[in-house]
Amino acid sequence: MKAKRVSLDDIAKALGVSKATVSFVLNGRGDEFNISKKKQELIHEKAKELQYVPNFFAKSLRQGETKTIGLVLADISNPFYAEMCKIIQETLYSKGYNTFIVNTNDDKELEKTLMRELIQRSIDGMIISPCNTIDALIPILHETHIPVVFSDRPGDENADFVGIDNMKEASLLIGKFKNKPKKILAISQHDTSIQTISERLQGLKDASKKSGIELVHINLSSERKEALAQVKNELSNHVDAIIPLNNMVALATLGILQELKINVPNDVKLISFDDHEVFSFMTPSVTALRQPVNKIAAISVERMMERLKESQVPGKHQLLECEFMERGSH
Amino acid sequence: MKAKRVSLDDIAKALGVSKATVSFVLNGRGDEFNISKKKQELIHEKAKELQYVPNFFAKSLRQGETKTIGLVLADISNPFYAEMCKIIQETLYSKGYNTFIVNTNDDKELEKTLMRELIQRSIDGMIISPCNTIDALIPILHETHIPVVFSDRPGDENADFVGIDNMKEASLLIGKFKNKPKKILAISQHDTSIQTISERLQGLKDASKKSGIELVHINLSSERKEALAQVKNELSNHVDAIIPLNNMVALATLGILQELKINVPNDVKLISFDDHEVFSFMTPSVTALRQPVNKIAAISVERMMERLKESQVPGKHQLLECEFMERGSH
DNA sequence: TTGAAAGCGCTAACAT
DNA sequence: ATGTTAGCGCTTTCAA
Repeated sequence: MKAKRVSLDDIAKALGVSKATVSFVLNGRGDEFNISKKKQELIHEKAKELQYVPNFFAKSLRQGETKTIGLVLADISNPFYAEMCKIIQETLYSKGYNTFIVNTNDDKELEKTLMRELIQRSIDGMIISPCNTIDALIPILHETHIPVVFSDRPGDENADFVGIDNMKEASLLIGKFKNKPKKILAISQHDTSIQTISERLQGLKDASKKSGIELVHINLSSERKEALAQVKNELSNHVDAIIPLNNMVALATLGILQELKINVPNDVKLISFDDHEVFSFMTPSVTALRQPVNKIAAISVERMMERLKESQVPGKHQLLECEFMERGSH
Repeated sequence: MKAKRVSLDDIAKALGVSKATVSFVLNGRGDEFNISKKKQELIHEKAKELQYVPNFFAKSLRQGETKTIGLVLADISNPFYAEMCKIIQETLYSKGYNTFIVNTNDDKELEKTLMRELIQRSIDGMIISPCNTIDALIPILHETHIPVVFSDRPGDENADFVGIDNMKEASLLIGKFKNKPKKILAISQHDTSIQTISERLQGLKDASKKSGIELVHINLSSERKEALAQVKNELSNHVDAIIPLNNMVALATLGILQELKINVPNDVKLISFDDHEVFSFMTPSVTALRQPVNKIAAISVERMMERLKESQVPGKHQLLECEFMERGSH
């Protein structure tokens, strides 16, 4: 059934030399060990002829490192994470590391299981956007001692974190409307206990209080009809500005507004927390606060590299600035 | 630096039993080997106490299978692939397999390298959306003998393929405009040699010829200004319908049309080959041909499972039907 | 009912 | 300049 793979030993035997010699040569250390040019050539040829593919596991088992970083994402179909994923993978690759990506769908149980599996695979480190409160993860992280970097969503207080200051950014957002709104509707969807979302909401609350703006919050039903009713109801109550708490909610909200024949920005203003590649193509184009996804990804990898060298450095929280994408909806 | 991980042997020694016993018990085969209940309990306790995590590599090395499928994608930031990726990972997981995802960015060289790395990791099989013509991949696939399923983009004639009939779907698309167009502009971007794109184009050519419609094709410049000029130039030449050859091109095209102040569908009609989650939220909503991504993903996994059982079954090409998403732009 | 030992493929210390 | 060998952590056959 399974054609046995060619091993180092096969090459060694075919050539009448030892495994060690072959190993040295194929790892480019032939000269270092003074192996004759002729023999080196012979070995390379034979390896090609037999279509030798080194067994990565055997090597890892022996060397105790896998040159693999686990990447735990909450939702790969969200373009924000997709982009982050892409950049992280590229950056890690350029540093000689592979990335093992898993998608948790914001499911805590699945997250636990998948993390355990990553650890079983002896990954050298883990970059993670945790689902939710990280309480459940702590025991797992304690089972292992590999470096962990939290990305986009914070984790343990004294672990590395790379992301944005959601509270601050949210409170600044309120001042971005061209005309000061009287009543703002903040919209979330799904799990409000996700830390980033609750921080954003808190930021809005604080800032609106200070500036005397009324703030209401709804958590959008996943039932289309109900969601329509929710929004309609709020808008009939003098809401003049909307802040969806992430890009996916913004899209859902825009769809609802369209169905309700409510015009943005005439009837209501809107600024999305989180940008989306399509916002600039929409009518009107959607004003948004853009998270520096490239930087978040790059710095996450950077932190990981430092950790891999020196596991004892204290955790650092790196908070990056967002960029305000001034478009036509506010 | 690296705190050594607890191994089977550590448990065995701590308890004064043999590795074998511990292995049996922890793999749930304690009863099968008539190991006393008491000892089994003791072993489980000790394992927990020492926070034992089995070494997946050692196990794989020994057993010769990894329960891991490699997934090679052309662009994970394209929502089509992101969705496919998500479903494939979920489905494989439910069948006891992990997924190792890599992203090639449609870069042939990178694709080769990444595929080699997957093979080194002794993956049990590979699901792949190849970059381009697969000629370059054939030698690599011949180096190994693991099952390969081509997904979305076809590969070797006699290998498994799950996707759509791009030529047929494209030719049907021409008949979908509400009013028969006189001159259609097909738009691509980046690499036209991607097989799906060239098949779509061919389908359009065939069908337009038959129905006496003029067809022109441009490959959009990645230079914004140039792209604007390209589209403007074509539209001034009596084009009354546009078919972007995939969803990302559709978005780019819509952005250009907006900047040129050309109204869809009044000035020009548009149908996108490939749907996008945001098309229904746009003004006007964008009519599109939707690929059955869920089915493609599910059937790809199904094929892989069959192959893993019986590697000798002949390759099957499974062509699925697209769904026409009737919206407001055509 | 349990233990000893071989071996998966590789690397590196130690011989020669 | 190259070969021998131990051992990474695990499973499994054979022995006791």
